[in-house]
Amino acid sequence: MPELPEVEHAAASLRRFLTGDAITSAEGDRTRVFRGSSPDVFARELPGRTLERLARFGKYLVLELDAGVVLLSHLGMSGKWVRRAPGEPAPGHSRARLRLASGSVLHYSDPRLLGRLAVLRGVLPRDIPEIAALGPDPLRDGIDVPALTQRARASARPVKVILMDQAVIAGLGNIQVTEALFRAGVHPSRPGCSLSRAEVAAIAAGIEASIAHTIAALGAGEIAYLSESSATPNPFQVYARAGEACPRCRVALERRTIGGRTSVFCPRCQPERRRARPRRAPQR
DNA sequence: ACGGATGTTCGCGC
DNA sequence: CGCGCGAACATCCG
Repeated sequence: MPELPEVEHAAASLRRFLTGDAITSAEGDRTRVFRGSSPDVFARELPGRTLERLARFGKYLVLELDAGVVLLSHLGMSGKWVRRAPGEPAPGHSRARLRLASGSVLHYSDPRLLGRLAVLRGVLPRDIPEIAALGPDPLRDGIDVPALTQRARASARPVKVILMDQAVIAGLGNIQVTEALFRAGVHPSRPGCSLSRAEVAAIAAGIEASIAHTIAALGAGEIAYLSESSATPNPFQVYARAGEACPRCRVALERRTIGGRTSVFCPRCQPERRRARPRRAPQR
């Protein structure tokens, strides 16, 4: 459960679960999920605390509790927060648990252990180094197109890689970038420095549209689209659809590894080379 | 059975 | 210093 839309969804759920329900006890298993603080600190600092504020920064969740205690949570690729009613069995791969006054239990479940939990003390979210390193968040801050244009055009890296860089824009991952570039009609391999202002504007619009679409899909019922059983169809236009027909022009979607991640694109709607400007017939 | 998967970080080489 | 690449993390799913 990783990119901005899913983390936003998780933030809303956690906020609902924890508002007005104090933590009575906490336990964390000894796994690599705890980085920056130990399971012991988790178990010692959280009991008795209540949630004051919960904010999402890119893919990070920052839970500000009373008494100056802050819980930093990153879901990695497979992490999720799950609430269990009193007596219900734990989900698989529960790595940490918060027992609440109501009797329900919040589990942090993470099969692959790629997520992270850390307990911090007396810091403002913006002063946490991991948060301070993030670029603007498209949902809260919007996208500053002139700033993105300047940044993109100063780099020769593939636009896919630029957009996945959390210091450029916070919260985008492989899915959102793949979808946004398809919507914008821009090939993921295009060097940032080759992009026109209009293309960057189209990419910004594509990002916003893709995020909105994904949030709507999540709200409309499903958090599960990949691997969580085929019960829920893939809600994306091109992600994980290599070989299928482009939803716009019906040509076969292609796949390529860019920046170490699988990209899917339409070779016709997202041309790799900008179409040469028509030239006058050569003089003779 | 093999290959790939929503993320991040680290080491190595150029 | 910047950048690219591959590996690593641990498990699940088709």
